[in-house]
Amino acid sequence: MIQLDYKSGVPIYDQLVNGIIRLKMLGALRPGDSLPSVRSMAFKLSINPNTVQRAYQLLEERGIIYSAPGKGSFIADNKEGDDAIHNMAVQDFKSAVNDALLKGLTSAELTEIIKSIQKEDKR
Amino acid sequence: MIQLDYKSGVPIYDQLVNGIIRLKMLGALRPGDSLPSVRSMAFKLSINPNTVQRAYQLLEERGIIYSAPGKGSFIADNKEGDDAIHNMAVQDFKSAVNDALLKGLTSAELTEIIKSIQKEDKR
Amino acid sequence: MIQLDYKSGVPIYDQLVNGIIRLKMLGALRPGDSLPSVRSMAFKLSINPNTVQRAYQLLEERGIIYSAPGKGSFIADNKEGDDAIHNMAVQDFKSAVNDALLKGLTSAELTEIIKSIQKEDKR
Amino acid sequence: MIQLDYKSGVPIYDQLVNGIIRLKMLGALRPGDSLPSVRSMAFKLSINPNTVQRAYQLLEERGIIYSAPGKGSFIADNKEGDDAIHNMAVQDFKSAVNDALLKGLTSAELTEIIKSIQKEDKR
DNA sequence: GTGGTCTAGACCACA
DNA sequence: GTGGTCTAGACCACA
Repeated sequence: MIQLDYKSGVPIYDQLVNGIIRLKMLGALRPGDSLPSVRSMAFKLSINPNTVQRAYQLLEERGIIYSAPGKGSFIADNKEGDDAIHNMAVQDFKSAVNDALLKGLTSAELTEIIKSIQKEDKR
Repeated sequence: MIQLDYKSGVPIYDQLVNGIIRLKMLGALRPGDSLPSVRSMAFKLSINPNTVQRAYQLLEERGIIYSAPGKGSFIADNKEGDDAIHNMAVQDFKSAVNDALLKGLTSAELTEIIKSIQKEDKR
Repeated sequence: MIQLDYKSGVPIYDQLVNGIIRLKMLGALRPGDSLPSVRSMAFKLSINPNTVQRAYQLLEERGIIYSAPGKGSFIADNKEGDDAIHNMAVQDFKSAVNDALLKGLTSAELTEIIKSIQKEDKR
Repeated sequence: MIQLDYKSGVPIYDQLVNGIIRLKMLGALRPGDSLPSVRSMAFKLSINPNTVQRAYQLLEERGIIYSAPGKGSFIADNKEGDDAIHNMAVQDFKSAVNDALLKGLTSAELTEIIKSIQKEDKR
């Protein structure tokens, strides 16, 4: 369910973090669901366990999953996890907007771009 | 005029590239203007000439400046450089929008964020 | 497998870029194959790792290889890389033809030269 | 009559060499014609006299012009100069063909490219 | 003096 | 171990 792209330049652990967030957004992973263990996830994706470990750690720091030692890792309760994701996304998007404005794009252009992407997604 | 942040994780040569683009957008650097030489820029910013060289080379590849051995480096003529900057910025922003949508933000929210930033800038 | 010529005036990183392209054209390097690490390639060719790094980076920008920190560098999938090589080669050849015409060679002569070289290669 | 392009990356002295060759090919400079002195040529083109000196030196080495100390520089007799230009051009073109073949272009493609350029020129 | 290349070597993020 | 960044410093071509 999680596609990794080794060519993209995005660190694998980041891709894994985003992949799990995406699965949660899609409803494929629901609050309380258990995640595969670090080792089995590493095996499934053919990546290094250290890399999975790092992704889980980041997800836990951000309150999106929680780990019960000896039991495994689980998707956090709805509100806490969602807020964390939402806030991160808002922050990231704000800095993207700032970058774009600094490079001379206008708010109108940005709004236009959003609309155009929205249409593409509906196809 | 160019602030470097060593903690940010953003490569210094990238920060320099963005700084020069910003100065151009602000009109502080105009087409035909000469840039400080690689060495003097390095001295001003207390960084290594190689790092400046790399930034200048990236700017040249993107058509934003041009360099002539023995003469110096210069801001490129308007259209070519501006288009390059604009296209890069649009690409970057598009992928930011996609990221945000994947994390559950709605287009309406994104438009709202743009508006709020616009207001801040006017203060 | 890669011969460097220090007297030629052609930058070493460019020679390395061309050498790897040549090995790919010859089929000695195939899509998915891993390249020697930056360090080991540098050792083999008795050049500085930075120079290899630069060559690999250029190849990556052109879509001919891709690099993943912690994993290594790999020959890109066929189509993308081949197109990049082909387009570069066509551009280079076009400007060579223009230069030749400016210096008074006729198209007939140029075609003749191509034929003569073709015969040499068959020997 | 000679256009210099500072952005092209081609050394100015090379552009000057090519410019003079071109003027000769076009018949604007004929055997025996005198060239502007190093100083006046430098003034006309707003470039450094050293650069003109270097261009003249290269042209003389290749037998395209000759200098009479105290008198000035002159376009060489027809045959000698033309042969020199022709041979240089042939050499350059041969290596361009070799490069193209190494990068996988076929002789047929090269011949095709020549034809296409020929047509453009006739427009 | 100006840009461009290269070596030597340190240090960091990633897997 | 692997790629990526940066410093320090030398040397070259060019103007």
